[in-house]
Amino acid sequence: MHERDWIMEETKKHTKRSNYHHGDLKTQLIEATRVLVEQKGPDHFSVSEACRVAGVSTAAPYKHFKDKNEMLQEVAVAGMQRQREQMLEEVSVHPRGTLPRIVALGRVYIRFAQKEPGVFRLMFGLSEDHDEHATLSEMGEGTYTAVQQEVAWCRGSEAIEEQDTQRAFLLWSFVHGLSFLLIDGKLAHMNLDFDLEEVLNDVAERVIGPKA
Amino acid sequence: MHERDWIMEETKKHTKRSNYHHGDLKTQLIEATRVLVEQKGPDHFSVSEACRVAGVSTAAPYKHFKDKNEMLQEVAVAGMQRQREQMLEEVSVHPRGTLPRIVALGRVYIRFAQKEPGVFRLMFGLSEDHDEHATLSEMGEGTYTAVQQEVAWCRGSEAIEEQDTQRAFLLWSFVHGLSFLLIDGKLAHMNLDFDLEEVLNDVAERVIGPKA
DNA sequence: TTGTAAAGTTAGAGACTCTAACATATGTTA
DNA sequence: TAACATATGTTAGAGTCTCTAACTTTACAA
Repeated sequence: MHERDWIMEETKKHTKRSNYHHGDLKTQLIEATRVLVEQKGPDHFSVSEACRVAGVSTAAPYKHFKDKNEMLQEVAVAGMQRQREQMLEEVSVHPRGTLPRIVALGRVYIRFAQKEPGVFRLMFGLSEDHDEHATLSEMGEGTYTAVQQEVAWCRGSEAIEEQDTQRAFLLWSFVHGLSFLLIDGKLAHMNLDFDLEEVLNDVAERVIGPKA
Repeated sequence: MHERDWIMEETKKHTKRSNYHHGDLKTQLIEATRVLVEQKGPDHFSVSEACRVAGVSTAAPYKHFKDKNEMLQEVAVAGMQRQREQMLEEVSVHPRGTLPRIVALGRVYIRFAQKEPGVFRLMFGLSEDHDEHATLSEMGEGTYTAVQQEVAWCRGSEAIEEQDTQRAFLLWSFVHGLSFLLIDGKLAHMNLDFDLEEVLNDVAERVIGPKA
């Protein structure tokens, strides 16, 4: 609510536009979309509301985006980039080939889900479109490759082997599942209170450990 | 498509109704909802279309359901029951306290997701409503308790302890994540081809094994 | 037999996505 | 510098959807 008001304010600045042309509409629509997706969730996001926030008519977005879905995709892609940057940053403080790096990857994944559940759903939920979807997949694959590399390093190997792929896959499934369980509130009523850091360490040890 | 035609046929039987009253509408609407949710996905399910399938006016469902969401909830609850039954069945062929039982639980979870992704999303996705949502949560908690019990038995204990809860939680996160990665097509373009049974065994050993 | 409640129907309000046709600014080119 | 082309707005409206109100038909009980 506050954030929306803020958006409205920011918009007003440009809205004094006797301009007719907005000047910066595409950017502002993407930002409004991001905010609304967080506020209402991807399912209840409406283009109309984004227009209201940005102070333009409901037809305006279609000069910049093919359809609603394309607006959401842009937000998703931006989210992927943010998440990736956070991973690189958080991983970099630990030496290569150590568990803390693996743990850091998982922590960022889950933290992102909790901080921006709406965008996270956009990034990792079912994607309608198979067009822009390509970009998203590629970014995902990039991240996945990075995880595999980390796992290989933990083995003391530079090259990624089958077992690394397998283990990275286990790790991914786990943090992915945990993220959704958390943001979908499936753990809310369980008396499960756990320390995320502990769990991540536990999982990393179990998965990276022997027995492949 | 075929299934829809089938529904239409079935409906016709009752539709010769010079009855005015349908006789069996609620049941048929739920079934139509289930089928459509599978066909189009929960997001693209529309009450209107269910009405077309059932051969009634678009206002008819509101005599039986509070709103669209309630229709979906009923399908979700029925899904939970089916999944639970399958678990009980598949687990029962193995002796208590053995890994194959754990594996069976995971297998059913994932198989259900793959066979009925639409209903699965309804069951385990974000639920809007906090009313009927109660039933769904309770059923979920019931299943989770069952998993904890299985884990405890693997330790040779009847009573569920903290470590069992923790391990069950790891198992759940994993199969949950894997299910969504699969049905959301996130693994499609990876050259990851894995044997599910193998992976489940691997995970079960790693999680049930020592180091807690 | 008759009255009431359950379960249909039609009509329509209000919201949404997206398109078509039109309007206005911007900026390039003769 | 005029004028055209293009980009980016607007208004209007078609077609879809959810859900409600008011009416109708049927079933069942008194």
